[in-house]
Amino acid sequence: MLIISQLIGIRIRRALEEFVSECTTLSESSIALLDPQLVPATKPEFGDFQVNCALTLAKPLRKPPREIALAIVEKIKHDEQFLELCEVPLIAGPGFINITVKPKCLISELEHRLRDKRLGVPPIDSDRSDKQLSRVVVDFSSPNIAKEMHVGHLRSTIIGDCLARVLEFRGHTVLRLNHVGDWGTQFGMLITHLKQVAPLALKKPDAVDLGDLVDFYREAKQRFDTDITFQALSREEVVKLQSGDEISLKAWSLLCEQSRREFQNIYQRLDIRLTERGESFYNPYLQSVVDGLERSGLLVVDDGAKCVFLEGLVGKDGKALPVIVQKRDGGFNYATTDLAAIRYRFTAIPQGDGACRVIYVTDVGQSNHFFGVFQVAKRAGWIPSDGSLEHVPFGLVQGEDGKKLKTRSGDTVRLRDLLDEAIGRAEKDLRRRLREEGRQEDSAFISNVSSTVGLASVKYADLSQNRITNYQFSFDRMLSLQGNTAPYLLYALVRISGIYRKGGDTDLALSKVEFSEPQEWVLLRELLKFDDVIVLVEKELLPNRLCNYLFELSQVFNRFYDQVPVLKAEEPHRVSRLALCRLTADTLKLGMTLLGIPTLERM
RNA sequence: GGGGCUGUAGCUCAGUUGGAUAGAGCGACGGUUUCCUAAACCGUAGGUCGUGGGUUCGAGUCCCGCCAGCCCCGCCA
Repeated sequence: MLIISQLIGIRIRRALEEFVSECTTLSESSIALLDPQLVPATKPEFGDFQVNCALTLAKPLRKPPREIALAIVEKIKHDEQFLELCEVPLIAGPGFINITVKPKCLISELEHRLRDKRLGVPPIDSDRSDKQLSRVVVDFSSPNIAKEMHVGHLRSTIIGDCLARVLEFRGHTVLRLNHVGDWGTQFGMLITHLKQVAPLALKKPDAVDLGDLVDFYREAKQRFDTDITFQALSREEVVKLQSGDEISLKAWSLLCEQSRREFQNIYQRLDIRLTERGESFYNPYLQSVVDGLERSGLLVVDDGAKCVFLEGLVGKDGKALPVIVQKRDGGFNYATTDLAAIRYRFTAIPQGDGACRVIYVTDVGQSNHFFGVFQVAKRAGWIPSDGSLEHVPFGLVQGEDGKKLKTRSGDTVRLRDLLDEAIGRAEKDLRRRLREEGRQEDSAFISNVSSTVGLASVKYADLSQNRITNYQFSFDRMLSLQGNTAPYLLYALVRISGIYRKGGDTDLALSKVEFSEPQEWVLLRELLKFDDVIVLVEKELLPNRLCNYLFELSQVFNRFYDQVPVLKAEEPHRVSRLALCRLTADTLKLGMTLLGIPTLERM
């Protein structure tokens, strides 16, 4: 009810302005008094909206809050435009003004949404001030080349995709960037090690498989940490690579190609689209980052390393903490790359991405890093005045023991294994149900439902939690058929599909819409909240708000379904209820699509 | 030592610029099916919102102290 609430807000504000100007002369300070504080009602019995300003105004106006509320209501109840939309407001408690939207307004909203593919969510183009924000970079997933994707990439991938979908739906041009780790010290290590133990892997595509590569990586890392000679060789190798040595580059590109195919496999299963643009992309821009910082006078050479000292962050010794942009050995590091990336992304097309909002979806452990890098970028003047740079952090994935999720043998969990297990468990559940209910389904049905339910459960479990807190991973909970889970939501949709299969009309004679049951009104009001929720998610970048809404909606629908017959109802109730069913289905489907979750007709 | 995040029911978690009696789900206990998929619905029990102060008409929410857990802290990303 975005539009309705905006209109109500305007009318209330008008009444408020009139009232305040009668009490006092409008000064600078009293402008601040003019916010009606219109918010959705906290409880259904309070109506649709509530106005809280009477309580805040009591002190500055030196009047009791109820008196203020009464005066506002007196004015608003003669406002014809307001009365078109709402009943005469009621005053409750210490001075709340409760507002109820008229039934005919709600019904006309319903009719409008049934014809509107966007279900009432405005595209940004309709609001000119948003236009400049239309290019958005979402940096997410970002696995490392020569490693397999593991559970650590799960949240970034799923949350990032969801945020990108919401932003795209709102009409932004979104660049979904996969900032893969395809550069830096780790390649020096790996290539040096491979040269010694498996030189073929660097010359011939797929000479070793990715699993072996991961083992080699682990070995290389261990040698790097313990063997000084190896460390030196690795550093040399990085320098060779960064200076464009042909043999090193060839080896590097073979490794990248091999990992890339593996990543793509996972992204396809999850239905996630990403543009790969690894760290190496910014290689040509690294030197100019250092030069730029030098010119702006921010650069300090400390112990041989070129760095920028941060404001507001102090280390152990009481000295400011540095961001190192060029190491003692002349090499660049991740801070340099991130700075180059920020600069490139904000630079106008065609020299850069022309973005106005850049979003990083990474774990909360990188907060310090981004704090530093963002500050340096700001002080260097690389962020346009209307540009927004946001770190969207998320917590750790933990096992049910509350510790970082590991396999039984203590290894990190591979993403493909995790997805396979979710699907496997979903299939077991489904087969048990089919047996218990004596249903017969072919193998295509079983495999489609299992894989949809399994993947949906993994995604939904992650998205439905406030991303900032650590997330306790549990197959049992996410696949559970009850509660705030993907199967529960999918089931609500399946019930609606059932109604249509059993003879629900799809072309609705909307002129006859009429409601008689409280459950119908509750459902309609819930449906009309959708546009608010999407706009909120876009602003706050919290997908769990959308999940909570879809869960609420499913609960409300299930109550309705349970207590109110649809197909057997007399007209005009039948067509009215079918209209509610269709809008519920449309809303759930669109909501799930924005979460990156496909839906089912039957399950 | 410094910084970040977290602390809400037995468990997992919600809680929109501070608003009315703090909410779900799971688990527990009890009930509902000649009817559109019961993978559902209804009910009961369960709370000093870590803790102590402060701000104010009003604090789970804002400020300060303390306690506990996790993470980060110069050349890895």
